[in-house]
Amino acid sequence: MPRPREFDTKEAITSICDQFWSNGYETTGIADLEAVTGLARARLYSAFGSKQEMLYQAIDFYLETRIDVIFSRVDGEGIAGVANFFRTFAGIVAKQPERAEMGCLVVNSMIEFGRSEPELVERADRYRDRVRGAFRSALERDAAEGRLAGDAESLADLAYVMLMGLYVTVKGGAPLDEINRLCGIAIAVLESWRVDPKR
Amino acid sequence: MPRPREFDTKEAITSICDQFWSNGYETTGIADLEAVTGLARARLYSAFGSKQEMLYQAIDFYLETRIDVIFSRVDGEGIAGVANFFRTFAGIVAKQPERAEMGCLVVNSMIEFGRSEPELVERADRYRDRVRGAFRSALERDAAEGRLAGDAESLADLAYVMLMGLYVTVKGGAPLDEINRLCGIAIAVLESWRVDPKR
DNA sequence: ATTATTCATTACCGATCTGTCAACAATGGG
DNA sequence: CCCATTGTTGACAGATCGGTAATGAATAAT
Repeated sequence: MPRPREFDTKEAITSICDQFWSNGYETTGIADLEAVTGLARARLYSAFGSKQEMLYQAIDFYLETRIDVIFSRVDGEGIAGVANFFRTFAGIVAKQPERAEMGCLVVNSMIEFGRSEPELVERADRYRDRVRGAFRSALERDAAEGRLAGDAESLADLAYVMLMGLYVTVKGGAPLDEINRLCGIAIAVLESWRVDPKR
Repeated sequence: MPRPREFDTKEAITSICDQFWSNGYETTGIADLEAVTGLARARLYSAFGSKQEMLYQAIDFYLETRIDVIFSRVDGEGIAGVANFFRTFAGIVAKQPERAEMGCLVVNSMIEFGRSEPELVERADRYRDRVRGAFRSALERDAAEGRLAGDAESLADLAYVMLMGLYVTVKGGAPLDEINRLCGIAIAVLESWRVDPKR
């Protein structure tokens, strides 16, 4: 067996992910990736092949370690779980503004590339399914108990659209109180669909 | 008086606007702008100064000729006006997919630059104010007549967030029927706030 | 120890990027 | 007609872009 690699690929992808996440794809040069990973460009290329491939793997990493983790805490948790998600969102905007301004890597990439790259459209689809799926599974619990006015899928879709809108608004530099109000409205809409179970 | 300019600046900005709108800022080179305007680079630079300035003027043009025109048809038109806006949105996605995939120039720029450039944040603020203002003025008409369950401002904010979410979703390449369902939900939410006036 | 294989490093490639400069053309006032 | 001023043109500059080739080092099996 030949010489082993001296760096951790996952660790590199973590840094690369953060870089793309906060600075976008086109704006980051290979030099930036060298800086955040501490690896010379030829090492990056031998490990990942191309800048595009680095983005794909960064998004995969993001989906696994960010999206999945966050939304697994929403699955099956009812309206309260979804509402809580939005409350957490507002909390991050308030307490970690720099993080909040990064927005969502997938949303950012969707806007930056549109549907020009199938590799990204497919990942955007997976992202949408995961987010909407988590919201829907949360709301279906309430629906099964007759505590939801309307169907879970529609409300899940609504929650998804509102979340996307919030990402855009935060990225656009809207003031904190405006974000807070928007989150409050989202939560109020969700709560307004709660009904007492028929007995 | 010296030699007069041989081209129309507004005409050039129109083409530049379309280019940035459909292809983004970073991805378009000066060569692209030369192509769509038919003007040599030195002419563009003598007229606009820099690529950034071209974007600023493109956005200003976009706000004046697109946003203002579209949303002036929503001002004061009640829930029906807002609902109709979302119906039109769905119609464009169905009938002019290429146009729809361009999304919104301001949203795209917000994501691409974040709050890194004050010149853009300021324009993003104006954009938000215009959109929310149109929705609010529309809903306030109904509210004044006691035909709105809740306050106009909150529902306007909700409509704004939903619209932003739709832009992201369309850009992300979501299938047509999904967009249609999301628009339908947005409209249903709006309609659900309509009440008969007290008499 | 030799060797085959992979990794690491440096220097470099051609292409493309935004932006500019110098020469020439056209205009209207004197 | 001449001149000051501005527009137009094409070539070009300097930097940066993503990506690679060549060389030397490290490993484990032989």
